[in-house]
Amino acid sequence: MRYSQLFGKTSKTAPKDEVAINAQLLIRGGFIDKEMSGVYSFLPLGLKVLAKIENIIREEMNKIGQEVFLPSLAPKDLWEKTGRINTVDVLFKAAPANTHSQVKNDAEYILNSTHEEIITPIAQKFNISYRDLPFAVYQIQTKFRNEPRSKSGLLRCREFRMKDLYSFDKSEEDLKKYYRIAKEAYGEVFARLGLKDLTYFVAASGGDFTSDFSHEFQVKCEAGEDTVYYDPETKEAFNKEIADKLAQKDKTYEIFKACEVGNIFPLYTKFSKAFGYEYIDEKGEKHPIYMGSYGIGPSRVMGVLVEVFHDEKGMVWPKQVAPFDVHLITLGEQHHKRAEEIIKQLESKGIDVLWDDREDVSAGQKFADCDLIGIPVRLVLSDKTLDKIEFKKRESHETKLISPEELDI
RNA sequence: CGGGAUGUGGUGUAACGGUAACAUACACGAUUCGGGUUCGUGUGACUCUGGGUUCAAAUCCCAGCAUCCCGACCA
Repeated sequence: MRYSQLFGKTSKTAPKDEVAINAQLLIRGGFIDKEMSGVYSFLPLGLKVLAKIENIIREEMNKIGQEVFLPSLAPKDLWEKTGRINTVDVLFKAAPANTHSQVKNDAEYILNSTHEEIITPIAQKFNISYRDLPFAVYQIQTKFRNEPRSKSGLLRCREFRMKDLYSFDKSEEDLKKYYRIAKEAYGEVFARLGLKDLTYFVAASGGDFTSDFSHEFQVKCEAGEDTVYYDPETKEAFNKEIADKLAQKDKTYEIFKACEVGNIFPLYTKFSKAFGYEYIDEKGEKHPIYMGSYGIGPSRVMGVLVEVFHDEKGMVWPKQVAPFDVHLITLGEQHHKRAEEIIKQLESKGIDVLWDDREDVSAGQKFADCDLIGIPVRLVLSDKTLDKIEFKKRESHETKLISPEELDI
């Protein structure tokens, strides 16, 4: 990709209303654009990162479930059936404006903030035999929640990306078994996202769903809204609510700010009961289905990655999620021919290159933009490098001259 | 939803109640070519909206809207 043709440009300044590091750098780098409070557009660079994050999640989720794609818009009667139309106060309700057509004008819809109301009735249509159980399905989708106070760039949005997985089991015991499987899969996701050392498995209460336990995956991060209580001895972590409940005075916790990137919780029979969803066992008897719900927020993860991996010059992407593998800079048009050869060589090996081919831009600006965008490897072709290539990693200050044959990303 | 702050070209900032200025970005022309080069020319704002005070409002007052911050909230 030629930088000169990339949609979206870097900027020296961030909009004054963006305080969060992730929003400032992502906007300055041309990754995202703000539409309104808690709502952002993803430009090509940002979309590439988001897609990589989502693909890592998808690959791990495919090992423990099947992908589906559910609608954003829901009929309100499903939400009335569970009663959540009245209890979930962040719900967006949508009314059509077809004043000129024959469409009924008093219809009201829900913009799904989560999809239990959708998936449960679908499962009920097909999987009512014990022979269908257990199973799990997931989707990656845009969610809508009218947060009373969206903030911190991508960390707390009103419209955001979410991977949500739903499990269906015959018994509480089976549900707990799957819960552990999901936990392991989540650990793998965050490890692959480069967050292994920063992610904590945190015990939390069940929120609206249950008075029993649930767990959050929290990334240690100053910009986070949550507080984690970590016991270095037992390696157990708790959120504030649970820690208060435990109130073990002789314990000394490590206390730090964190951002929730995922959570898993058992739903038990809350939703299956609301919809009358039961399965028939081998004796012909009916039993309630045990469900679980498991979420990861890919767009929030993107914000967290910036919060955690940046320096004073810009973003420093882990290579698994970087928008490109290599940022190639040419200083002078006389190097364009070589650049094209090198790109061809790299692309034949599946390496994705962003080439800053601009001719009317100073070297300093190209380097500054390169640091801001944060691609893991920088290559420079200039009069100084002669027939060699200058190689530098984003996180390092060292440069070295290598020959094209030595180029191995 | 309580408290606080702020709304001026795309972006960032100025302007005592009296001609809306500068930087950046953008366009054109030179210049330069390893850390946001230098110079010239040009485009670009009904100063968030609606009222009010005043001879005169970006500026003062009221209301609304929007945005950010703190708190409450947060599947």
